[in-house]
Amino acid sequence: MQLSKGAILEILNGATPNKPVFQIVSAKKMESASSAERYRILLSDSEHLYSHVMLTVQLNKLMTNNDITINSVVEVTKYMCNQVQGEKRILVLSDLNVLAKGNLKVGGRIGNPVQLNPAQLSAVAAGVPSSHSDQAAVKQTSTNQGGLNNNAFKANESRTTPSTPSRVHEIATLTPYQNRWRIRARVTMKSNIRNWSNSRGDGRLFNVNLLDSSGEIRLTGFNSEVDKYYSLLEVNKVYYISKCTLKTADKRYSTLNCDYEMTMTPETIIEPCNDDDVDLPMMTFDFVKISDLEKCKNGSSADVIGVVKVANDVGTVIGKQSQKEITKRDLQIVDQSGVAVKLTLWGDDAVNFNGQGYPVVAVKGAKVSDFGGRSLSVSGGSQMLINPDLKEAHILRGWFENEGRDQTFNMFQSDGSMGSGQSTNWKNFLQVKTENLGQGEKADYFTAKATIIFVRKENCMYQACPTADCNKKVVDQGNGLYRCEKCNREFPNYKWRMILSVNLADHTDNQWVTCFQESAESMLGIKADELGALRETDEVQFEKVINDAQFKQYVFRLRAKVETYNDENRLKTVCVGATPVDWKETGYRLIEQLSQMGI
DNA sequence: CCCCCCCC
Repeated sequence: MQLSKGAILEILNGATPNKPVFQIVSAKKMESASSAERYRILLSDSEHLYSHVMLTVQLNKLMTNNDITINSVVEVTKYMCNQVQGEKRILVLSDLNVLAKGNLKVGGRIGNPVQLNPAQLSAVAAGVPSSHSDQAAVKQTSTNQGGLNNNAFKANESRTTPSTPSRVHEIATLTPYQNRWRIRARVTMKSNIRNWSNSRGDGRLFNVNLLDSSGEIRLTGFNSEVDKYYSLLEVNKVYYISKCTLKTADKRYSTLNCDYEMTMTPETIIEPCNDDDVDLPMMTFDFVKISDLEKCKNGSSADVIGVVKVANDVGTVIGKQSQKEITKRDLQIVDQSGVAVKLTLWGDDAVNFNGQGYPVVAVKGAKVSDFGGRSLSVSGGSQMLINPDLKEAHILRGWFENEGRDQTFNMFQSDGSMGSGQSTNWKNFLQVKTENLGQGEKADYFTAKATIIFVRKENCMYQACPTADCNKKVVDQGNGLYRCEKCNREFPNYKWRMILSVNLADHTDNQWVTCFQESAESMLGIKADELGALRETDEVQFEKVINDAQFKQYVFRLRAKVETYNDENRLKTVCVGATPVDWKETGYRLIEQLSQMGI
């Protein structure tokens, strides 16, 4: 009996030969956490043996009835090749005819097949499965799909729940005009629960991304559906889903390649699919080495995996537009490329993160920013996996335990917040001008070692509202009370606030810089309240403090932004921090600069 | 029905 010699390699490389004939050299029941049994096959086409072969559960009866035995010859009428997690290609057999029962003894195995060498596989587009259905079978089973449906598995759907369509639809075929459908899909992203509040009302919501072999779609649940389905839906698991409403996706917010998106309703049915999950594509990653992040554009997304070398504590920042307090946590992740990068987590991701034991984090769709060279953020649309069961994660773990743990890394991002003490984005004042810092939409931050050459003592402090977080200037009512217009209150006291104008110089140029409270206090070496009292009581001492600050050097963290004032553009530079010069680190930086000049 | 995705 002839097998379809060479057909395994053809199929793995994307071809779809019709009704190939194979020999089942062996079969074994897989140990699986899920309840369903699955059979794994060692398949031969007389030239090659291939072991990443499965039967769909619908064909299990062929095994349990002994219709297939060792060395049976079969004609496969439906099959699909899935590329999962990088290189591995799984061939799933979903329908076949047994041509000959196996013979364990004489001439059992046909030909002299050898293990297929993975190097013979061509690079098939990741995550795009090739499928094949026997044409006759498609005709028998196609219904209202207009012949577009080429999914090898659609006809095999048998386990149904009452009142739902028995067939499984493909995500790509869903439209708002047809609501009798049911999909089977894998969750590839699950957001946190988010609260919203606007003029139309308020509530809670979450979204998941759903993937099948035809495409991907976003599904959103509100309020009662959050309670009903948030914990049921888990990343990487497969569900049967029906009775959601569809609407046109707003492309401004959608990164998925889908025209529609779905919303849960009280009628929505979501059921876990515990079996048959290998014939759906897995979450696919296209990991970018950390050192290659510099090739990624600001604002783009990238899949990244790394070991968490440093996990900072949770902190809060005030959103620039929203003015709301936001929780964040900065991590520093490293990989074999020898480069470290900052990864910022927000909200619940930040609060719940446990950095003990140098976990591996994989982020699908991390947002890339050019801050400090490059930095990363896990935001909406990103999915973070901690210690995922991925080949890349295990390799990283091994590397880290053996050598990475003690290695030193080049930093993409280090402004002191990572405890490294060194800063990036060093500029001298000439570079600030020639490189047009602060000319863009957003302010530019840079670090400069400079000398204070003049401190303007006039108007360097004012009497401010004593309320915490209100720094509004108060009006002296002359009756011992001070009025804050912002708080609409009068107080018997005030606090001193500083706005200090200083002229900074390095060997290239000078720059006027505004220093507020904390940075002014640190470069004058005195608290604002003390200085305010001095100004009232001891003019000479006050001037001495100002004069003593001159001709001292600091490392300044500066924010530059061009502002228009009286139709004139000027670079407004604000000091956001002044720290003493670390001379050892300065020396290393100079050596680095010399070596870049080839000296 | 959200659509913010942040900070240095």
